[in-house]
Amino acid sequence: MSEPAHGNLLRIPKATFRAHIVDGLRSAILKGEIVPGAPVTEVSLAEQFGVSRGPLREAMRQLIDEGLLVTVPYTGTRVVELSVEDIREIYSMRVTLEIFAFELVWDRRDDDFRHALLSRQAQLTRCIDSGDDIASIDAELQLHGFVYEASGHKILQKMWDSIRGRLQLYWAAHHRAHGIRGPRRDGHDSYVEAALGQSLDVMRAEIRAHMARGGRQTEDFLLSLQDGKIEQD
Amino acid sequence: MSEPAHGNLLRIPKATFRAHIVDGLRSAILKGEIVPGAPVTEVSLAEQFGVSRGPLREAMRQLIDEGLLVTVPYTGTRVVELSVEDIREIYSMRVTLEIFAFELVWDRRDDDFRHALLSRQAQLTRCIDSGDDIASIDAELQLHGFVYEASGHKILQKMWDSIRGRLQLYWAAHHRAHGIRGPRRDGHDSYVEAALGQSLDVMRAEIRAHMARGGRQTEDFLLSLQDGKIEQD
DNA sequence: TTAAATTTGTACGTATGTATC
DNA sequence: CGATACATACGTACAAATTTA
Repeated sequence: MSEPAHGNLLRIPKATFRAHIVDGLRSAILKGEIVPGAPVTEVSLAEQFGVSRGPLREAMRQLIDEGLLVTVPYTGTRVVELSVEDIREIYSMRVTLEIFAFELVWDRRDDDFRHALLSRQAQLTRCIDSGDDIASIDAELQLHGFVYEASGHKILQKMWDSIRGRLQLYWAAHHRAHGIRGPRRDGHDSYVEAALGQSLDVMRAEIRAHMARGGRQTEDFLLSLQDGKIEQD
Repeated sequence: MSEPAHGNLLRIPKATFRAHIVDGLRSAILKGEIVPGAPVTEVSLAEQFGVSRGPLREAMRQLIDEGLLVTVPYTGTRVVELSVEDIREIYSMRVTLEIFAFELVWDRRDDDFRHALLSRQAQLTRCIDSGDDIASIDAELQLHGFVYEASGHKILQKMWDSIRGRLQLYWAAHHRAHGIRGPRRDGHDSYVEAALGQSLDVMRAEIRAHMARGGRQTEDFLLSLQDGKIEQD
């Protein structure tokens, strides 16, 4: 009777159920198990996750805040649609935030910093070489995310967190559509080289170039998606 | 007893209860009716607002996300404490965000933009001259917030929203402690003048100077606050 | 206008983690 | 170390409000 959940999450409610649901739901969206634009209702999700509506609603609120879900009061909630406008905002925002992060960290770069950055670069290279695109996406987010951690600026870090999910959504969708997504090795080699170099201005230019390339790449994917979607549900 | 809401919020079921609670609770915090560091419990707030715990929990989540409340799982929730570290982060973040906003808007400044900016400056001046400090704070937030609106950058605007609440909290606390808080007229005159001027570099410098002054002022207030509280936990 | 689908809100109970005595 | 108090966290059932067809 007090067996509410029909146990598809057998193991370990991590800290709270809500946190667990947030991770699971976000993962489902990023994996494309729930496609962009698809409606998600409270009750169906509740029984799917085997939890009651209370914590589920709070989890949905968090994903709405992250921009992965969009909701209209009293009507319904859907997975966010992909849009070029959104991706342009994300990449332009990344330029601003990441330059600021490097400005904060620039004079405090020590051996730990260098080691951590190189370690993440190596991890990214490994993933790319092994052809694991999903892992490559995660490794790339780890690499770029590290600067925000290193900055020690909590608000800045939170802002990175707030766009990270959607960025991952676009990359994952790109990967599913065109197979190889391809964060190229050389692109990140020059990025890390500049990050460990002597000139902050060079790093600023590198970030702008890096983002311009990535943004264009993602935009082209979106446009190709709209073209090829003549007959699509 | 089965009277669900005992009607102390007779009017205005605005959109949802949650939105209403968020506004009311945030207002109570900003007004100092609940002082920084004070514990807030779900049940007390629920009966205080005349709502059940469901929507109240969701409202609290939002304020936690805005940084006005801090919570520890299973133990409790409190109004956020004021800290110099936090105010430094807020002001350094404002420099970055507001410069970015002006870069976006710079070449699109038209008569509407100029008029709107001057209108908000006039409103701020009126509030300062009339000695209404609360209204002055709001007017100053309106003035600075306009650039974010004008930028049309939804993510940027959301980031401004995410720090706006705490900024208001510090200003409101400053005002309550020292009476006059004083956004000075001339400070904003030079700000608006640069914003309507021809040089983006001048505007960047103006923003940095403006924020340095405001940040120092707020920091000093916090330090004076800690001095006066020698024996405290 | 009605009806259906969905969210939104209420009420009360139980479970769980944390802190304190 | 154990017991207890407290607040959050979660479950369940039912009622109300809103939008859309």
